[in-house]
Amino acid sequence: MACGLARMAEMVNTADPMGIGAQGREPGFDQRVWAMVARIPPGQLATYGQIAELIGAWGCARQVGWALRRLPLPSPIPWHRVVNARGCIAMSPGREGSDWIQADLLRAEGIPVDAEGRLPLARYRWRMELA
DNA sequence: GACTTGACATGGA
DNA sequence: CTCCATGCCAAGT
Repeated sequence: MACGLARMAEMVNTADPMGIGAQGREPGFDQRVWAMVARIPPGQLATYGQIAELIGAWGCARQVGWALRRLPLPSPIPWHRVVNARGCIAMSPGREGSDWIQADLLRAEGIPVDAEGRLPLARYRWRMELA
């Protein structure tokens, strides 16, 4: 479902041609997360909270994490460009090695990742207003 | 139904 | 900088 204040914004906004938000369970949440993630330019990064905010789910960073967890791999969605606000790669439960895959993909795009999985988020952070 | 856990965020110690 | 507490919501037990 929509999250907190985002629920209000969603009801007012009503930008759901498919009637997605009209459902009690909001089945299109994952789709919206993936669509937004897909908009992240190569070589740039976004945080879970940032994605949540962009899709109108303010404060629902965790749900973004769940949406990406449900993402079937391999996938065309650049999920590797999403990191936490601390500027490091988050590990995925049940998916051993997904962390190094993510690090590798990011390095391939020119973003340095150290052994700790940390990266210069401030430098590569995606700013939609510049897009 | 509650209780716990989690790919998070934020602010204070 | 790191660690801890709090808020958040969904899924699992």
